[in-house]
Amino acid sequence: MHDETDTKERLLNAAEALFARHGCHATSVRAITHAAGANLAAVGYHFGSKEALIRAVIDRRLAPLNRERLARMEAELEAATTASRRPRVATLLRAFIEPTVRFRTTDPKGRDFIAFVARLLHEPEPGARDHFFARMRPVIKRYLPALCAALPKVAPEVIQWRFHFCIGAMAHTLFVAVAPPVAGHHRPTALDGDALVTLLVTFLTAGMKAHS
Amino acid sequence: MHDETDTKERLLNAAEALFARHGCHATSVRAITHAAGANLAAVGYHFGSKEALIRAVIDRRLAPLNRERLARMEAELEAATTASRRPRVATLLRAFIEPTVRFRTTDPKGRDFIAFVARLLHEPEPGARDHFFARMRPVIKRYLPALCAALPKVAPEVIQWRFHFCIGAMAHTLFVAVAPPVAGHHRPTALDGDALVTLLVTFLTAGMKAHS
DNA sequence: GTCTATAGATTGATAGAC
DNA sequence: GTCTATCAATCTATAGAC
Repeated sequence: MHDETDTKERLLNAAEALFARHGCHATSVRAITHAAGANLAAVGYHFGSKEALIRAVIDRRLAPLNRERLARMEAELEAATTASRRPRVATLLRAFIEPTVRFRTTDPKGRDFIAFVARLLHEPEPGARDHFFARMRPVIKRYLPALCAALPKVAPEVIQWRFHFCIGAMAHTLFVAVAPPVAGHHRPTALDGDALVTLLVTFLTAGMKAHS
Repeated sequence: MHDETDTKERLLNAAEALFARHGCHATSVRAITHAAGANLAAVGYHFGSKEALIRAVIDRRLAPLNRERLARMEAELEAATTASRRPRVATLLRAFIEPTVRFRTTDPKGRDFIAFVARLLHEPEPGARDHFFARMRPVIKRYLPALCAALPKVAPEVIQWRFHFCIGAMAHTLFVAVAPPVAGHHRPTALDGDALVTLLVTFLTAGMKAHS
């Protein structure tokens, strides 16, 4: 029952899987501790509350993800500067999207996190959602100027909205690609992660560049 | 307390508002009946169960919405046929998107429904989500061939994925535009419904047409 | 149709022994 | 750190009077 990993990490893993499959509201502390092979009181001891556990599940995956997003974005900005060109929209979008998808392919646990986040994005109650957006805000705040530099002919307010379109398309797509259990749903042909990213980047780049 | 409307409708209104604000899992039958000025047993009597009430909330708004979507799509197909041209991508997308947004502007209750549906889209548990997709399937099944006719140079499997991108972008955008309570979130300038639809249609049309 | 009352299960959190 | 035991609050659903 008990892995080599410590209880705290087993709780995070179990919570992530259950949140993805049933939502965080529908997942009880009892279910989490049982799946982790831990005692009912373990969540209270290690995290303080169920809410704090949810935040910990978010942070564990999101922090390295956003680090990679920013690093790749900065690399493109730097390459553009030294080559005296504008940053490329497609490269910026790929830098934002690809870490998530690759992460989904690499780590089997990644799938759970993606389904969880897609749901989190539209969580009506504050709490978990606000925490998620607080972690995303610094990334978005630095992506917007980069996109504006890449698209000097598109108004900044339009770019803001279009970036929202990108985030929505990405989240929904990853959710659909990751969570097959939609009974009889018309899911298109399965794709590997790379093909999916390319498909998304092509679509979103054309949208970002559209002249209104 | 009691409006002129009957109990059943008051329950639907109260449920819709509460589902939008707190999610359907986090909304208790007690909260619904209390908000509707009805008795705790009223949900059981009028709908049979909480699940059946959720389905009724979905159907009440979605049925007329999808009727309008299909009617406007068929009108474009017919206009294209009589003029011996291809259907226009932008017109098809607008026919899909505009009813929802206009509906949001017209009916103050529309806002609640949109927030509810955005959440429903990524609901991990079957039940409400499966019911929603069952209602959407006939619409999507008729939109895909129309889009293929409008885009003869894009492969049908690519069109399927791109239509997913459209749905994700639309759902997330409407949710963001409708649900302001994101603390400190970088929401772009407020827009009226028409401007938002145009912004979306421009973006998505360019994406649909992109040559891979 | 509306109401009270309650059954029966489940929830998050915690006190206190080990 | 882990465990048992339990509290107080909540939940959906329903039986039965009016």
